[in-house]
Amino acid sequence: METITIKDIARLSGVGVSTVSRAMNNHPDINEETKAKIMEIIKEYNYVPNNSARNLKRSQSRTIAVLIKGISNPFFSKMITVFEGEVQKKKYSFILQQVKEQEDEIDVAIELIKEKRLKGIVFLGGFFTHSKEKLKQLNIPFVLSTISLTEKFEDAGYSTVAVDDVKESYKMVDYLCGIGHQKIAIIAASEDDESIGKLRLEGYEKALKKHQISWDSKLICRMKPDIESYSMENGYAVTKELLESGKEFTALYAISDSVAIGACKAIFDAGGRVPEDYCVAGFDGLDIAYYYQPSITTIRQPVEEMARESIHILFDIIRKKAPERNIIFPAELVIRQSTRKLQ
Amino acid sequence: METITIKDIARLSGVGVSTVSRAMNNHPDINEETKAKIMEIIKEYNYVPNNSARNLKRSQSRTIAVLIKGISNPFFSKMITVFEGEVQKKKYSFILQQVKEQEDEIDVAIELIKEKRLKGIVFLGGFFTHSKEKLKQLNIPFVLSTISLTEKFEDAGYSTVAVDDVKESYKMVDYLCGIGHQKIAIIAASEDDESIGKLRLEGYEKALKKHQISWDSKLICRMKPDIESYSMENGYAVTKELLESGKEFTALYAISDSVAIGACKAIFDAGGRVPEDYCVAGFDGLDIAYYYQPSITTIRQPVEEMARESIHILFDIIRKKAPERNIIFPAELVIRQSTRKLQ
DNA sequence: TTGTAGGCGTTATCAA
DNA sequence: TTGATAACGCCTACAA
Repeated sequence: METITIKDIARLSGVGVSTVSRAMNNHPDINEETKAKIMEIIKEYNYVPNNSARNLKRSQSRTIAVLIKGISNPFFSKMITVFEGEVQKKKYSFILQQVKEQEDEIDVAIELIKEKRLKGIVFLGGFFTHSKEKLKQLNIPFVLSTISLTEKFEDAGYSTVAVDDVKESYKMVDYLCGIGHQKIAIIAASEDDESIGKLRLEGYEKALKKHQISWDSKLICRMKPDIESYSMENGYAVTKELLESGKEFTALYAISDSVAIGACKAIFDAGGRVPEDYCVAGFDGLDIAYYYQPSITTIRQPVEEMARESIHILFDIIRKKAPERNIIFPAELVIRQSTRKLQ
Repeated sequence: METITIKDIARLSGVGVSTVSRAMNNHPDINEETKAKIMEIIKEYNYVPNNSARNLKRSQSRTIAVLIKGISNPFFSKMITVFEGEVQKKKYSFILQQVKEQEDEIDVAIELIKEKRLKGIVFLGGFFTHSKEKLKQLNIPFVLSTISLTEKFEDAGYSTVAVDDVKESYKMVDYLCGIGHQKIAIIAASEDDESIGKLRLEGYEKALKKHQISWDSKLICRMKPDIESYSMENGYAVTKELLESGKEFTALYAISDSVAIGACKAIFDAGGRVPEDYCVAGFDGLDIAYYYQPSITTIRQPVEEMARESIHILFDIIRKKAPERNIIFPAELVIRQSTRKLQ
């Protein structure tokens, strides 16, 4: 089956290619009858225009892309839906593009911009330690959403939407201390983490300091590098080891809800109870933290609002209504069954 | 900043465009020195070739796409990783393409095939009630993975990888009956479901029939159409209603693990215990079913193997090594804490 | 309202 | 080993 082109349709309809083009793209100055006839032929022959040719020719488009690193992270699920809806509301089309683990999101973005003539980009997830110069290559508006930035990047001339990981993490540990816990273990990211893992650990340290609890390196557990990071499995493995080490603790703070759930399972398997024997807390506010038994105390990030705001900022920049913005959303400490006051 | 093209690079390097093209695409007959020089210029000017132009010109490519309906379904997470790895092993490039809820996967596929000159496609998720004629428009090899098909589509000249939903569902309900349950409620899909929901319900009915348990329509609960289907939230709402109805039952079979978890939560909230007061079972074999407390009895689908096999079949077809195949994988009944023998 | 023709940025053929 | 040049399929002045 030969691939059919606009020329074929033109020939079959007995018109010129430009008329076919006009028919397809809803141009105003075209006779309704000829348009109808052409559309019929198109349908009959199942003609589908080639996007590469379109994109190549067009100098403009109305499309926004969201690039996600870690596309199956449940934290992003709801955000994706919001992005899609918000973009659609603006009558733009929406592309969701996965960035593979080993890929550089900026490189992917640059390619995509040229290929699809994008109007704007939202980056979701990942680390982001790119030079300003590299970011400049993206010469279209973009927003970093839910991406932790090393401090030096603050006010760097681009927009960001995030929570203050240090502060929110502090909030959680402060709460745990406040209800009497002194021996608080943390499941942090692996040593080489320069991202949220580091920031959340920093919040932990600050809170301990405030409560004058001395630092115990044996309570700082690191996710295992050979297991998927931030996974339930990792939380399970780390907690199992902690329990077997015999090190005493009354609360366990996992820097993500998934890890917290893995931790709970390890405790149950060892015959422990949550929160009676060990309190467990997470971070992120995933749905499952609510549905888990016991429900998990966590820091809930306002994901929907963050997604919505990301798109708003992006369109403000596109429409030159506003300059870059750096929005820090407040997150919420949600106290549930997995933690209790120490008697 | 003007967008820089291959012509600019040619001019800047003092060579012709074809030489630049050869340098970029690792063509054999090119002087190593000129190649090096060109590559340097490319780097210096951050030149990135336009994919649309490439795709337009190329008549071939080595790329495989996976089209997913419901990209944030946790059931697909592991499969995605496997797909990516397997495709890479074959030295092909891999594209993950989301299909939006209201989109037609075949239409998306047809566009993508033309745009990217795809070599093959895997369809993941969704319903699939397309006519043969429509499928014929995809004139490249493809595999339907984890897609439920209405029976009339069996042996229809295309490849599929799936489990036998009726049989596996039967297995679960047969097990529940076998350990003494007579009043087994089911949380099925909404009425209009023509997909796995229908098949799994069919398995339930068959098992009841075998055990000569009379059919009780009050125990057939349907997911709420106004809540995301197959979600924990939906399971929660349905179960809450069931409990409040006062209808007696000893076991609750949810046709997906997520729904089962929502169901458990509703039972807990009502002061019930699992499995002591109500046994709960799920379907799919998500990780969370193992990590949940109590761990959930489920039917585990061999997702990794299914993903791997999908790619193998696809490449066999591409390389003309084999004709279409329809593989039914066996799933496994995994008995865990959420179910118990009725005394 | 319609058709012709040029060009979007590449790759590939063919001479040189 | 290299460089012109003709496609690839579409859109869009511009002319009719």
